[in-house]
Amino acid sequence: MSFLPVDEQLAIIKRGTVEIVPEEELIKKLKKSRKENKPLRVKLGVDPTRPDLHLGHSVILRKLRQFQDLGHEAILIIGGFTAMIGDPTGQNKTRPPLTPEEVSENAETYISQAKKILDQSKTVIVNNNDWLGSMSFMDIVKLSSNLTVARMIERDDFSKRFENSEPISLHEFLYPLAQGQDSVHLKSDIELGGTDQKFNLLVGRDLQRADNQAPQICLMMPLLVGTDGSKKMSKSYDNYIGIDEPANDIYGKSLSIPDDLIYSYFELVSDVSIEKLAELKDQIRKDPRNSKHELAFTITRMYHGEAGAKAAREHFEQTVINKDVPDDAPELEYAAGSTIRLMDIISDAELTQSNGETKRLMKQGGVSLNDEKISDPNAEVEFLKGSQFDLKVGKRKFARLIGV
RNA sequence: GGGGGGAUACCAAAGUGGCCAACUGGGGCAGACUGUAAAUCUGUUGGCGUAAGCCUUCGUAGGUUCGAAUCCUGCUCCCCCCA
Repeated sequence: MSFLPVDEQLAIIKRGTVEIVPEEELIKKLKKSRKENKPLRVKLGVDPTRPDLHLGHSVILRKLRQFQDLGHEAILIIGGFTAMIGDPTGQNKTRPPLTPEEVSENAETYISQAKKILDQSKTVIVNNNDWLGSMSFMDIVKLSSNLTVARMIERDDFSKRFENSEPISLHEFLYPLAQGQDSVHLKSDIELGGTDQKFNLLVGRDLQRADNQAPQICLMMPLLVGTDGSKKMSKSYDNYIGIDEPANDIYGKSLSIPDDLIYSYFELVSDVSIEKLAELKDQIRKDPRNSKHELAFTITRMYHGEAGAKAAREHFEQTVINKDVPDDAPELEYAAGSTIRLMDIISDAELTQSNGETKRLMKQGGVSLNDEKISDPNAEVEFLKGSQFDLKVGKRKFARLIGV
């Protein structure tokens, strides 16, 4: 395996990057690696707290993938031990620690989803419980002596909590140490993280130095803004696009991002080439509509393939733009000659959660049968042999009723 | 160790004996509009019922009362101040 020239590697590495600390050292490491034909060890630690991955997670995983494609060694650390501490980063309160069972369960789903992005054959997956779990109290005391309290409470999240007289548990101070110890143990050359991870990543450098290792390079990626256009993408804000979601949802949700986010999505979560990226700036400004459709298509294709993306695009055009019932709507059969209340049909098909909700929707004009709004909760449907009704409930729920 | 405050629907937060299924904001959902599942405007937001109405819900278990989210008692949890 031969490595690309350093400047070409650097261009790929720097795509979307917020900060590389320090960049000159990275260049040196890349040069050395190329000269000696020895891959760099690139580390990414993940907390298996929330196992469902979304595009926000994909930003950093994709960066790791890029390192893999450049021929470097990707090490994915499952924070089995650290998850039991709980990362205090950005938290305004102590996180509830997970049990070992929850951790291993989450880790499994995490890995299976992460493999959609990473090169499976080349990814080294380790669990930091394997080395952190066996450290002695004395080991931890020694490790702790590398950092001062002053340094810890410089951190924004801690100082805020401290000023507001909110509790900071002592064990939370140990989190960055644990993460840094991972770097020492793995002798990592580079560690990836979000901008909010800067402190934790820098501690890795300190600990490596204390262990007489060459300190790692810290590479920070931005936090992806969610579909609401303001907060970072997160499950708890419900502004996320899950990589495991159905193609139709990925496509539709991608289209719902504000226009000024289109570029950064292309840059951070899509696989378009760097050359294409340069053209896109102009294209987005001139034609945001089609650019966003292209974005939605690209993202959907990455997780559902070309055919899946095409189907999702058609589905979107049919249901949202033309407001038609899609071809793949579930079909419900009713005996010819029977007359059934529409509300019961909707409830039985579980298109709503309660009769109250159905009634509400009907009154608000959210229910239509063959393009005709039905607002009477007592409306009935009469089935004859071969009769067919296209039922639309709200914006996104459909069914085809057929008399047999 | 001492003193004080609190727990209300998805979240935040009013309500302090009947007019409370519970103000208001956020979120969600729907309609209009739109290139869009964005923005904006409007409506809506416990369950059953065509409806009248009934049932369940205000940390938890009891009690007072014709009647309680509101008063009393025990319990659980959270927070603040002082030491």
